[in-house]
Amino acid sequence: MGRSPCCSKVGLKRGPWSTEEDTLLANYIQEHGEGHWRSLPQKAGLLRCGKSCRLRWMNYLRPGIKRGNISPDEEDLIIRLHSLLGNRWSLIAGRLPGRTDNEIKNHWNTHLLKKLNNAGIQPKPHKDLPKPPKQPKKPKKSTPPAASAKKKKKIQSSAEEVEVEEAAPPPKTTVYLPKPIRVSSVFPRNNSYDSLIVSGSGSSSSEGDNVDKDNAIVEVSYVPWPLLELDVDQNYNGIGVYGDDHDFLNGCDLPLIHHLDPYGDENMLDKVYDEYLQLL
DNA sequence: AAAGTGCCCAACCGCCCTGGG
DNA sequence: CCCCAGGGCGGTTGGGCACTT
Repeated sequence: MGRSPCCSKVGLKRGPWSTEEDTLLANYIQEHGEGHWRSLPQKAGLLRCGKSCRLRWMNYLRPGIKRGNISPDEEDLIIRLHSLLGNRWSLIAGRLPGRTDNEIKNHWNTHLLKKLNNAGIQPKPHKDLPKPPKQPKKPKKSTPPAASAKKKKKIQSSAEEVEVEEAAPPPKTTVYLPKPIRVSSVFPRNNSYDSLIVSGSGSSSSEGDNVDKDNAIVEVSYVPWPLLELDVDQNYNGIGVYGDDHDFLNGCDLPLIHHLDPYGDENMLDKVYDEYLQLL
Protein backbone atom coordinates (compact mmCIF):
# COMPACT_ATOMS: atom_id res chain seq x y z
CA MET A 1 0.00 0.00 0.00
CA GLY A 2 1.48 3.22 -1.09
CA ARG A 3 1.78 6.37 0.80
CA SER A 4 -1.31 8.44 0.75
CA PRO A 5 -1.06 11.45 -1.48
CA CYS A 6 -0.41 14.77 0.11
CA CYS A 7 -3.85 15.88 -0.82
CA SER A 8 -6.83 14.65 -2.63
CA LYS A 9 -6.21 15.55 -6.19
CA VAL A 10 -9.83 15.32 -7.10
CA GLY A 11 -11.20 18.65 -8.12
CA LEU A 12 -7.93 20.42 -7.77
CA LYS A 13 -6.58 22.64 -10.45
CA ARG A 14 -3.27 21.84 -12.02
CA GLY A 15 -0.96 23.42 -14.49
CA PRO A 16 0.14 27.01 -14.84
CA TRP A 17 -0.93 29.50 -12.24
CA SER A 18 -3.16 32.38 -13.13
CA THR A 19 -2.49 35.87 -11.86
CA GLU A 20 -5.58 35.63 -9.72
CA GLU A 21 -4.26 32.56 -8.02
CA ASP A 22 -0.90 34.20 -7.53
CA THR A 23 -2.57 37.16 -5.93
CA LEU A 24 -4.64 35.01 -3.64
CA LEU A 25 -1.64 33.05 -2.55
CA ALA A 26 0.61 36.05 -2.07
CA ASN A 27 -2.03 37.93 -0.15
CA TYR A 28 -2.72 35.03 2.11
CA ILE A 29 0.92 34.44 2.90
CA GLN A 30 1.53 38.11 3.49
CA GLU A 31 -1.25 38.07 5.97
CA HIS A 32 -0.69 34.76 7.67
CA GLY A 33 2.86 33.86 6.85
CA GLU A 34 4.25 30.69 5.38
CA GLY A 35 3.53 27.24 6.59
CA HIS A 36 0.60 24.88 6.98
CA TRP A 37 0.66 24.33 3.29
CA ARG A 38 -1.91 21.62 3.31
CA SER A 39 -4.60 23.71 4.78
CA LEU A 40 -3.48 26.86 3.05
CA PRO A 41 -5.27 26.35 -0.26
CA GLN A 42 -8.60 25.96 1.42
CA LYS A 43 -8.11 28.96 3.63
CA ALA A 44 -6.81 31.06 0.80
CA GLY A 45 -9.59 30.00 -1.51
CA LEU A 46 -7.35 28.17 -3.91
CA LEU A 47 -8.16 24.99 -5.72
CA ARG A 48 -4.61 23.81 -5.53
CA CYS A 49 -2.63 21.18 -3.77
CA GLY A 50 -0.72 22.52 -0.80
CA LYS A 51 2.52 21.36 -2.24
CA SER A 52 1.75 23.19 -5.40
CA CYS A 53 1.14 26.36 -3.41
CA ARG A 54 4.40 25.96 -1.60
CA LEU A 55 6.28 25.43 -4.81
CA ARG A 56 4.69 28.41 -6.45
CA TRP A 57 5.56 30.58 -3.50
CA MET A 58 9.08 29.31 -3.12
CA ASN A 59 9.99 29.40 -6.77
CA TYR A 60 8.08 32.35 -8.04
CA LEU A 61 6.19 34.58 -5.67
CA ARG A 62 8.55 34.81 -2.77
CA PRO A 63 10.02 38.28 -2.37
CA GLY A 64 13.56 38.66 -3.51
CA ILE A 65 13.41 36.03 -6.20
CA LYS A 66 15.70 36.78 -9.09
CA ARG A 67 14.58 35.35 -12.35
CA GLY A 68 16.60 34.62 -15.44
CA ASN A 69 19.89 36.15 -16.45
CA ILE A 70 22.11 33.93 -14.45
CA SER A 71 25.40 35.74 -14.56
CA PRO A 72 28.71 34.13 -15.46
CA ASP A 73 29.77 34.62 -11.88
CA GLU A 74 26.77 32.75 -10.67
CA GLU A 75 27.37 30.01 -13.20
CA ASP A 76 30.88 29.80 -12.01
CA LEU A 77 29.78 29.39 -8.46
CA ILE A 78 27.13 26.87 -9.38
CA ILE A 79 29.69 24.75 -11.13
CA ARG A 80 32.05 24.92 -8.22
CA LEU A 81 29.41 24.17 -5.70
CA HIS A 82 28.11 21.34 -7.80
CA SER A 83 31.55 19.84 -7.89
CA LEU A 84 31.48 19.99 -4.13
CA LEU A 85 27.96 19.11 -3.37
CA GLY A 86 26.62 17.18 -6.30
CA ASN A 87 22.97 17.57 -7.06
CA ARG A 88 22.17 19.24 -3.81
CA TRP A 89 20.27 21.98 -5.48
CA SER A 90 18.78 23.44 -2.38
CA LEU A 91 22.19 23.76 -0.82
CA ILE A 92 23.60 25.34 -3.92
CA ALA A 93 20.64 27.66 -4.11
CA GLY A 94 21.24 28.64 -0.54
CA ARG A 95 24.52 30.16 -1.59
CA LEU A 96 23.07 32.10 -4.45
CA PRO A 97 20.95 34.98 -3.32
CA GLY A 98 17.57 35.14 -4.92
CA ARG A 99 17.97 31.92 -6.83
CA THR A 100 15.83 28.89 -6.31
CA ASP A 101 16.85 25.30 -6.37
CA ASN A 102 14.49 24.67 -9.22
CA GLU A 103 16.00 27.39 -11.33
CA ILE A 104 19.51 26.27 -10.64
CA LYS A 105 18.59 22.70 -11.37
CA ASN A 106 17.02 23.70 -14.65
CA HIS A 107 19.94 25.89 -15.57
CA TRP A 108 22.34 23.14 -14.80
CA ASN A 109 20.49 20.57 -16.83
CA THR A 110 19.86 22.77 -19.80
CA HIS A 111 22.92 24.96 -20.00
CA LEU A 112 25.80 24.09 -17.77
CA LEU A 113 25.77 20.40 -18.46
CA LYS A 114 26.06 21.12 -22.13
CA LYS A 115 28.81 23.61 -21.63
CA LEU A 116 30.75 21.21 -19.51
CA ASN A 117 30.24 18.44 -22.00
CA ASN A 118 31.36 20.67 -24.80
CA ALA A 119 34.44 21.44 -22.82
CA GLY A 120 35.11 17.77 -22.49
CA ILE A 121 34.21 17.70 -18.88
CA GLN A 122 31.98 14.90 -17.84
CA PRO A 123 30.36 15.50 -14.56
CA LYS A 124 29.63 12.24 -12.94
CA PRO A 125 26.11 11.06 -13.22
CA HIS A 126 24.11 12.30 -10.36
CA LYS A 127 23.60 8.93 -8.93
CA ASP A 128 27.28 8.37 -8.56
CA LEU A 129 27.69 11.38 -6.45
CA PRO A 130 27.77 10.53 -2.84
CA LYS A 131 25.79 12.72 -0.62
CA PRO A 132 27.24 14.15 2.46
CA PRO A 133 26.53 11.51 4.95
CA LYS A 134 23.98 12.33 7.48
CA GLN A 135 24.72 11.82 11.05
CA PRO A 136 21.58 10.74 12.71
CA LYS A 137 20.75 13.61 14.95
CA LYS A 138 19.26 11.34 17.39
CA PRO A 139 19.38 7.66 16.94
CA LYS A 140 15.75 7.87 16.36
CA LYS A 141 15.01 4.34 15.62
CA SER A 142 16.96 1.45 14.47
CA THR A 143 14.82 1.07 11.46
CA PRO A 144 13.25 -2.33 11.32
CA PRO A 145 14.28 -4.31 8.30
CA ALA A 146 10.94 -4.23 6.62
CA ALA A 147 10.37 -0.58 7.12
CA SER A 148 13.82 0.44 6.12
CA ALA A 149 14.07 -1.69 3.07
CA LYS A 150 13.01 1.04 0.76
CA LYS A 151 15.23 3.60 2.32
CA LYS A 152 18.23 1.40 2.12
CA LYS A 153 17.61 0.81 -1.51
CA LYS A 154 17.44 4.48 -2.15
CA ILE A 155 20.57 5.19 -0.27
CA GLN A 156 22.50 2.57 -2.06
CA SER A 157 21.28 3.67 -5.39
CA SER A 158 22.69 7.06 -4.78
CA ALA A 159 26.01 5.51 -4.03
CA GLU A 160 26.00 6.94 -0.63
CA GLU A 161 28.79 4.98 0.84
CA VAL A 162 28.15 5.79 4.37
CA GLU A 163 28.81 3.53 7.16
CA VAL A 164 27.19 5.03 10.09
CA GLU A 165 26.72 2.82 12.99
CA GLU A 166 23.35 3.88 14.10
CA ALA A 167 22.55 1.64 16.96
CA ALA A 168 25.76 1.02 18.75
CA PRO A 169 27.57 3.96 20.21
CA PRO A 170 30.68 3.69 18.19
CA PRO A 171 33.37 6.19 18.79
CA LYS A 172 34.34 5.89 15.21
CA THR A 173 32.25 6.73 12.23
CA THR A 174 33.39 6.59 8.71
CA VAL A 175 32.29 9.50 6.70
CA TYR A 176 33.26 10.80 3.36
CA LEU A 177 34.07 14.36 2.91
CA PRO A 178 33.79 16.21 -0.29
CA LYS A 179 37.08 17.35 -1.51
CA PRO A 180 37.07 20.85 -2.79
CA ILE A 181 38.15 21.04 -6.33
CA ARG A 182 38.93 24.31 -7.85
CA VAL A 183 37.28 24.20 -11.19
CA SER A 184 39.15 27.21 -12.26
CA SER A 185 39.61 30.40 -10.57
CA VAL A 186 37.94 32.01 -13.44
CA PHE A 187 35.46 30.09 -15.31
CA PRO A 188 35.87 32.21 -18.32
CA ARG A 189 33.62 34.97 -17.42
CA ASN A 190 33.43 36.47 -20.79
CA ASN A 191 33.66 33.51 -22.99
CA SER A 192 32.74 29.94 -23.37
CA TYR A 193 33.89 26.94 -21.51
CA ASP A 194 35.80 25.76 -24.48
CA SER A 195 38.94 27.24 -23.17
CA LEU A 196 38.92 25.11 -20.15
CA ILE A 197 41.95 23.08 -19.59
CA VAL A 198 40.94 19.70 -18.49
CA SER A 199 43.46 18.02 -16.40
CA GLY A 200 44.04 14.35 -16.37
CA SER A 201 40.85 12.50 -15.92
CA GLY A 202 40.01 11.08 -12.64
CA SER A 203 42.81 12.80 -10.94
CA SER A 204 42.01 12.17 -7.39
CA SER A 205 43.66 15.38 -6.61
CA SER A 206 45.45 15.57 -3.48
CA GLU A 207 47.22 17.99 -5.66
CA GLY A 208 45.78 21.17 -4.48
CA ASP A 209 49.18 22.51 -5.23
CA ASN A 210 48.28 23.34 -8.72
CA VAL A 211 46.59 26.40 -7.55
CA ASP A 212 48.55 29.42 -8.29
CA LYS A 213 47.46 31.96 -5.83
CA ASP A 214 48.68 34.86 -7.83
CA ASN A 215 47.49 33.66 -11.07
CA ALA A 216 44.06 33.23 -12.31
CA ILE A 217 44.25 30.05 -14.21
CA VAL A 218 44.70 26.80 -12.53
CA GLU A 219 44.11 23.32 -13.58
CA VAL A 220 40.57 22.58 -14.34
CA SER A 221 39.42 19.33 -13.13
CA TYR A 222 35.82 18.61 -12.68
CA VAL A 223 36.08 15.79 -10.32
CA PRO A 224 32.95 15.72 -8.37
CA TRP A 225 33.22 14.32 -4.97
CA PRO A 226 36.47 12.62 -4.81
CA LEU A 227 36.08 10.72 -1.69
CA LEU A 228 38.11 11.55 1.25
CA GLU A 229 37.81 9.07 3.95
CA LEU A 230 38.60 9.94 7.43
CA ASP A 231 37.86 8.79 10.83
CA VAL A 232 35.83 10.93 13.01
CA ASP A 233 36.68 11.06 16.58
CA GLN A 234 35.55 13.21 19.36
CA ASN A 235 38.11 15.80 18.60
CA TYR A 236 37.00 16.26 15.12
CA ASN A 237 35.01 19.37 14.90
CA GLY A 238 35.13 19.96 11.22
CA ILE A 239 32.27 19.89 8.88
CA GLY A 240 32.44 16.21 8.46
CA VAL A 241 29.86 15.56 11.03
CA TYR A 242 26.94 16.35 8.95
CA GLY A 243 24.19 17.11 11.29
CA ASP A 244 22.02 17.56 8.32
CA ASP A 245 22.28 18.95 4.89
CA HIS A 246 22.46 22.45 6.03
CA ASP A 247 24.83 21.85 8.80
CA PHE A 248 27.07 20.46 6.20
CA LEU A 249 27.76 23.94 5.03
CA ASN A 250 26.49 26.08 7.75
CA GLY A 251 28.55 24.19 10.20
CA CYS A 252 31.64 25.40 8.53
CA ASP A 253 30.81 28.98 9.04
CA LEU A 254 30.87 29.80 5.44
CA PRO A 255 29.28 33.15 5.11
CA LEU A 256 26.13 33.05 3.19
CA ILE A 257 26.38 35.01 0.04
CA HIS A 258 23.13 36.60 0.92
CA HIS A 259 25.22 38.93 2.93
CA LEU A 260 27.41 39.80 0.07
CA ASP A 261 26.90 41.63 -3.08
CA PRO A 262 27.63 39.22 -5.85
CA TYR A 263 28.08 41.99 -8.29
CA GLY A 264 30.01 44.38 -6.19
CA ASP A 265 33.18 42.44 -5.93
CA GLU A 266 34.46 40.56 -8.90
CA ASN A 267 36.55 38.35 -6.75
CA MET A 268 33.90 37.65 -4.25
CA LEU A 269 33.12 34.23 -5.63
CA ASP A 270 36.75 33.34 -5.66
CA LYS A 271 37.01 34.42 -2.10
CA VAL A 272 34.07 32.35 -1.12
CA TYR A 273 35.54 29.38 -2.83
CA ASP A 274 38.87 29.95 -1.20
CA GLU A 275 37.12 29.90 2.09
CA TYR A 276 35.68 26.56 1.18
CA LEU A 277 39.13 25.30 0.48
CA GLN A 278 40.42 26.47 3.76
CA LEU A 279 37.49 25.34 5.77
CA LEU A 280 37.38 21.96 4.22
C1' DA B 1 2.99 30.03 -44.45
C1' DA B 2 2.71 25.64 -42.47
C1' DA B 3 4.67 21.67 -40.41
C1' DG B 4 8.27 19.64 -37.85
C1' DT B 5 11.76 19.73 -34.32
C1' DG B 6 14.20 21.02 -30.30
C1' DC B 7 14.66 23.57 -26.17
C1' DC B 8 13.36 25.74 -21.89
C1' DC B 9 11.38 25.93 -17.55
C1' DA B 10 7.25 25.84 -14.51
C1' DA B 11 5.01 22.47 -12.33
C1' DC B 12 4.34 17.87 -10.82
C1' DC B 13 5.58 13.45 -8.61
C1' DG B 14 7.28 10.40 -5.35
C1' DC B 15 10.18 9.74 -1.72
C1' DC B 16 12.43 10.92 2.61
C1' DC B 17 13.11 13.39 6.99
C1' DT B 18 11.55 15.57 11.12
C1' DG B 19 8.96 16.62 15.04
C1' DG B 20 4.83 16.42 17.73
C1' DG B 21 1.32 13.78 19.89
C1' DC C 1 8.42 3.80 20.86
C1' DC C 2 5.33 4.38 17.17
C1' DC C 3 2.47 6.83 13.98
C1' DC C 4 1.39 10.48 11.12
C1' DA C 5 1.16 15.16 9.22
C1' DG C 6 3.92 18.67 7.51
C1' DG C 7 7.58 20.05 4.96
C1' DG C 8 11.49 19.62 1.85
C1' DC C 9 14.17 17.65 -1.84
C1' DG C 10 15.69 15.76 -6.33
C1' DG C 11 14.12 13.81 -10.61
C1' DT C 12 10.89 14.02 -14.31
C1' DT C 13 7.31 15.72 -17.33
C1' DG C 14 4.96 18.29 -20.73
C1' DG C 15 3.18 22.75 -22.52
C1' DG C 16 4.58 26.48 -25.00
C1' DC C 17 7.76 28.97 -27.52
C1' DA C 18 11.53 29.61 -30.94
C1' DC C 19 13.85 28.05 -34.63
C1' DT C 20 14.42 25.28 -38.82
C1' DT C 21 12.97 23.01 -42.93
